[in-house]
Amino acid sequence: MPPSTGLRARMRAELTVEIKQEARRQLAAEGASGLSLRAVTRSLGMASSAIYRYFPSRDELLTALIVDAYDAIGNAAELADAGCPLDDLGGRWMAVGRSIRAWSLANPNEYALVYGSPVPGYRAPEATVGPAGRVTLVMAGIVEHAARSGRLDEPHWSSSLPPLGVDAVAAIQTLIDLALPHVSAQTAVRAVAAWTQLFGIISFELFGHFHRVIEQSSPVFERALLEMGRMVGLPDPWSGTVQSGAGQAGAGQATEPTNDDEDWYLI
Amino acid sequence: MPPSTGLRARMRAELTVEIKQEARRQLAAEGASGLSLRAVTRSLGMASSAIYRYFPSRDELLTALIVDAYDAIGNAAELADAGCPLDDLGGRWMAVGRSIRAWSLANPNEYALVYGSPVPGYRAPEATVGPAGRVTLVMAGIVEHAARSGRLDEPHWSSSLPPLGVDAVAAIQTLIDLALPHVSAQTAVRAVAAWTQLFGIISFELFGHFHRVIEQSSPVFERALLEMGRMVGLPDPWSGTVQSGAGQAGAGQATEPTNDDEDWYLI
DNA sequence: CCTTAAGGTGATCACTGCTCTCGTTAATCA
DNA sequence: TGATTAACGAGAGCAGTGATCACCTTAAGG
Repeated sequence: MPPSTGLRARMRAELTVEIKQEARRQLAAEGASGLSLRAVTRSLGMASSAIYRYFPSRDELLTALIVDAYDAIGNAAELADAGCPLDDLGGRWMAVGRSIRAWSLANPNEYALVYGSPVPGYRAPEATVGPAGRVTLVMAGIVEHAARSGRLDEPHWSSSLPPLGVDAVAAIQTLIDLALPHVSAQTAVRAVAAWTQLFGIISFELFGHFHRVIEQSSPVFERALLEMGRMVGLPDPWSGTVQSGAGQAGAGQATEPTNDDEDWYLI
Repeated sequence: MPPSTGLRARMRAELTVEIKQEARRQLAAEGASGLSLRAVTRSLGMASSAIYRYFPSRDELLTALIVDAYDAIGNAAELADAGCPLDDLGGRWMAVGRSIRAWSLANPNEYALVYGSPVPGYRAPEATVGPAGRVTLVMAGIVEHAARSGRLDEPHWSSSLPPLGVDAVAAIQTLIDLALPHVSAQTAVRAVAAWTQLFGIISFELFGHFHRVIEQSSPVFERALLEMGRMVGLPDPWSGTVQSGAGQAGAGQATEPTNDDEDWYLI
């Protein structure tokens, strides 16, 4: 009896995987602009025109790689989060931040593909928006969990900071509805600040903007991540549950962390 | 009498400018990867090979554009800073941050060229490090000036945050020596955090990562910028000197700010 | 069994960055 | 002034690219 999926379908699925694998290899080796469809087909021993049976254009292949990269980084973050006690809010925050940085350092070209400049006229197709949200949801989930359990340190009114303007509240409302329903608008803005800062510092490190400014970025990242957590109102990582895993806050090295799933990928 | 610079040298300088102008036009229209040397020469009515008399390779042309972009954004920041009273520390911080964002929104492709993913094997030549530092120096200058004049709110020891580890202090020392000699290591790290967050939020906005999360980013940016200033210990913009310029903190719109030098460029 | 459509192939097109040779011409020196 | 040199522009050409096309083969399914 033929298998549930016909021979042809299975071959197609396998070849699709192989194409993506080879493309990812080239991406890692030469960067996004160095990805050549012809080189991929050459490595796979097929005619240059055959690849168009599987990906209608170079951009479509890139989109597939982007989705995979989003999923990989989202998976890394989810894994790190799941490896912590649910109530160790500070520890989860640190673990997730470290895992994102670790993945980015291990896969710089894929990081650049998704968090660097978008390709020329490239409009991110809707297929990427779901996987792209996974990392965001992990981070937001920690803050939301803190708020739900009453352990989120919301900024006091006594603070001299003026309350948010109506336009700012309106602008942040989508995010609140989506992922932070129990969090104040002020803290939601701070969560956005922490979110963008996390990727800002990783991008600067990866793209060379620390050149001649910061040579050893791990301890700076560690400290910044710690203060990010405080900024959004999370309890300090050492204050909650007993520390989990191997990461002390001090000379913590983020190199080679728990998740070295270098070759973990979807499909 | 012939001019101090010979005819040939003048022609060369002019053509160099024209090439860069046309290249920048294509860059703005199609992005970095859409920049074609042949298209540039076509627009200039010259042979495709002639451009190599002026720029030895495509990367060299891109480098020239990168340097120009760094200088343009540095110039925008310096102009915004100089437009504020020297002692209005919070106001200067806001003005500089707004000007950087405004320039970035007005020149997205050039922003992506310098703050997006570096091109494949591209190693930033040393010629870019100077211009690249101008923005950084403007921001650091505000913090340093605040420290010198005793108006920088350094984090208290009583804060439950542990002191910086020795490795973190060592990592940040270069920056302190370079631009923040009167600032504590803790605050220097926070300055790095603010620095990376500023470009992180701009990059996210420009590269579409706020899609379906934040639709109107101006007020969020405004608030985040304000809190960044507080984080590094600057006085609030409304607390110091009388407000300068036209920017209230509330519904401040950063569109079309003072510096609309869209076509200001070096050489 | 036989039609249909998916899959693989090689040729081809327009385009790219870049190199080379070959005239031309401005700058420079005797 | 006259000869030399080096900068410059033009054009052909090379190797490579993404993409399309007309073919042929072959698995799938009525």
